[in-house]
Amino acid sequence: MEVKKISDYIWEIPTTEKEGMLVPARIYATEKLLREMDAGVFEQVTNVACLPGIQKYAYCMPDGHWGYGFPIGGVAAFSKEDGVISPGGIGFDINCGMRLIRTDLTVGEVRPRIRELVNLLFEIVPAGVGSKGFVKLSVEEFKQVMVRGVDWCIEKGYGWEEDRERIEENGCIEGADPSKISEKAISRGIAQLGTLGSGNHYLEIQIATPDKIFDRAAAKALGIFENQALVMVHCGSRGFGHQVATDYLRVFDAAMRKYGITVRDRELVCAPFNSPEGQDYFKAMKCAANAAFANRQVIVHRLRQGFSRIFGRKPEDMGMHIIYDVAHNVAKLEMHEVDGVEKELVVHRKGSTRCFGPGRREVPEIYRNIGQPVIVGGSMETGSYLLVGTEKAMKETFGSTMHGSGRTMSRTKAKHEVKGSELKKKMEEAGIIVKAVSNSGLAEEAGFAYKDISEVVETMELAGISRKVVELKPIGNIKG
DNA sequence: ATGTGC
Repeated sequence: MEVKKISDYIWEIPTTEKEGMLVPARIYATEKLLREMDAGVFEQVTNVACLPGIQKYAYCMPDGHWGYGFPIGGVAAFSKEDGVISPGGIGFDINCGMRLIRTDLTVGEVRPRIRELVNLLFEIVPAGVGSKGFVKLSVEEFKQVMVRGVDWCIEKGYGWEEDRERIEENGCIEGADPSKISEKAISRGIAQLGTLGSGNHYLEIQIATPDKIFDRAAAKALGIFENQALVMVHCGSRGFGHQVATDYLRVFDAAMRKYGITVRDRELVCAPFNSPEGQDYFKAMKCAANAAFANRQVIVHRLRQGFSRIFGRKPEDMGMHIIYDVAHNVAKLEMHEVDGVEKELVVHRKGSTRCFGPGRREVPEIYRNIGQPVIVGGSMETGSYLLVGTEKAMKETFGSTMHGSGRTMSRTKAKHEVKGSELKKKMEEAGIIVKAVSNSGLAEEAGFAYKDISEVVETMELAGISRKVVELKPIGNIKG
C-alpha cells in the first residue's frame, strides 16, 4: 500500500489506494512505529475510510493495532445527517476507560504498606471474568444507573459531589434509554457494578516520578507532586456493554440490507446515524457508557475505603480527589470544524482518547486553561502517563489522541514466552507488588507484549496533539 | 474485552 509521508509523525494513504475510499487515511506514528504496525491496521483504516459520511480522514493513533472491523487506536467522525454509527468503531467494551485518583501520600508512606494495600484492594474490588460486585440492584435501580451514571452513585453515597465534574461528560451522557436494552444485557450486567473485569483491566498504585514531571504548571493544577502516590483504574462496562454490542451487531446486519449499505468487511456493520436502528443503538450505547462510568465510580469508592483502612485516615484527609476519568471506547456527538464550518459530528473513538484543548466548554472549569487531562495506561511493567489536550488536536484529529501502548504480541504468544509465576517474581524484584486472579492472565499482559509507551506518548507530543505532564511508575497492581 | 465458540 502506498503510504505518503506528511510529516515525521503523520502518514497518509491516499484515496486512490482502495476502491471506495471517500477520504484518505492518516496514521500518527514515528517511522519505527509505522514499520512495526501490523498489516491489519492499513487494511482496516482504509476500509473505515469507505464508510458513508466519513469526514476529513480515517485515523489510526500510534498505539494502533488490528481490531474488530476498525483498528484499535482508531478515530472516525461521521456526518450526523448522512453518516453512520458502527459498533465496531466503538468496541465491545463500551466506555472502557481510565480513571486517575490522587492522594497526599508519598512513596515513603505507601511503599512499606504496599503488600497489605494490594491484598486488601484485591479483596474489596472484585476482579476476574464473571465476578460479581457488592452493590445489589433491582432491575429498576440498574435502569437508573444506565440513565444517571455517576449521579446515581453519588446520591447513594458511592462518591463525593466534586467527583462529577472530574469525569468526562460528568459521568452521565444524556439521552440513555433503558427501553433499548435487552433482558439478556440486564441479566449479565445487574450484578457487575463495582467490578474490575479481566484481560488488560487493572487497578494500579503508582508514583509520580520526580525527574518525570514535564510540565510543572499543569502538574500543579492537576494536584501532582514529586514522589506522590496515585491510583489508576482501567475497566469498562463488563458483560453489560459486551451484550449491548452483540445485540446491536445483529440488529445492524438486517439494517444494512434495509438501507442498502455495503461494507468491505462484515465487521464494519453499521446503520445510518439518523435511522431508528442507529438511534436505538446510540441510546443503548449511552446506557452502557453510563454503567461503565458508574462501575469506575463504585471502584473508586471502595478504594477510598481501602486506603482509609490501611492508613487510618479519612479519604478526604488524604486528598483522594479524582484527577479525571476518560472514555476510550465510545461514540459522541461533538462540534468540530470541517472546511471552515462548525458541524456536529458522530465521533467514534475506539482505543483512542478525547483530548480537547484549553478553553473548550467540555473541559472542566478547574482544568479549562491547561486543556483536558488525558490518562494513558502503559503495560503493568513499564508505567503510565498523564497528558493534556491541545488546540492543535482540535484542528487535526477531532481532539483525539492515543489510549495506551497497544499490543504487539498475541495473548497466546505472550503466555508461551513467560510463565505467570516467573513474571510475578520478576515484577516483585523490580518493586511492583502484583496480585492477579490468574497467573496465565498475568503472563498475557507482560510488558514485552506491548509497544514502548514512552515512544507512543512522545509521538503525539512531537506531533503537537497532546502534551506530557507526568510519567507514573507502578508499585502495586491488582489484575483480573 | 467477554457467563473466553453458536
